[in-house]
Amino acid sequence: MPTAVEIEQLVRAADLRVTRPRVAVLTAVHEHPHADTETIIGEVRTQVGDVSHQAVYDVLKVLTGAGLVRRIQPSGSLSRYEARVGDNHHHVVCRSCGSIADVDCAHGSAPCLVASDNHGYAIDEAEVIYWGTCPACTP
Amino acid sequence: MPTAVEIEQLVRAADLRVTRPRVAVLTAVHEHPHADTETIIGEVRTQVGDVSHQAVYDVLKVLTGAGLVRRIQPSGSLSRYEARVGDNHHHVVCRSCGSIADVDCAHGSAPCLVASDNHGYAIDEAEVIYWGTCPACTP
DNA sequence: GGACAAACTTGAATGAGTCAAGGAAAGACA
DNA sequence: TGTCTTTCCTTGACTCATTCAAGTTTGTCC
Repeated sequence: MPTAVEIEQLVRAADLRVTRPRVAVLTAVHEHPHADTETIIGEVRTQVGDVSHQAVYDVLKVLTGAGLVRRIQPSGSLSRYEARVGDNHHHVVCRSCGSIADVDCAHGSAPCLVASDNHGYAIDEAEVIYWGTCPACTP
Repeated sequence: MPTAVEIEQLVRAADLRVTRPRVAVLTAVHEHPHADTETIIGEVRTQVGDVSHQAVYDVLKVLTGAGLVRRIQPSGSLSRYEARVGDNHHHVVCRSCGSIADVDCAHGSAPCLVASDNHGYAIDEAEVIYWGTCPACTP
């Protein structure tokens, strides 16, 4: 878990101005992987007081664009964010409660991009979502 | 492409009542793979006249539950539906225009379900979305 | 054909996410 | 440190895909 100073450096390294909402949002995403927007807003407000939801949406969009956070959105679920970026990992989602866990790529980094027939598409990312039932929801 | 009679048999075989909206929706999904809800509503109305959007939403939900259609929802996209079910295929999505194409599983059916560490989840499906740029959007 | 349960229509509501305009703060430079 | 410029945040209203609820119609079985 990065320290407050490290979070600040991450933001600065991405050529973004360092503001309290940005630091708070990035910290919240680090501390609550796979949290939805509402959870992040609540966490940010706990840390720095009143922050408009608009600001959080905007910050999340900026951080996503800068590659500091990653947005994931399984079908039927709200947008969720995680700070683990740059590696090649996927997710397993519980059909029952919606909980999400990280899964390292089963095939290493390269084969994941191999499609049998790409139809002329230039593929740059393979996103894998495993659907199943989490231990807590298994009878 | 199934005939009208075959569509009707599909619905009946799923223990569902055969109604005009259901036949029309299932036909539309067969004829327009990866269409969004609005497109399907338009197509259904072309075929059978006025049908409430509510009915289409309901029918799509029922057909999805019965396994006759599959709902796909790439991040940042509206819900889309396809009638190709039961096989193990994935999708490639254009980041630019949102177009979708089918991709057969590169690893056959079984390996797709293998995660390196399933965290105790009972995995029953692996959904893969390849992100890239379609030929029409490539400069 | 009649009865019952399942489907459909109508109309309104929900709520995540977005748009727009003005005020506030961060960073740069002297 | 003080000022300036640019970027960011706040406020408030709005969009629109999807869902909810109540009442009516239709399909299926006997």
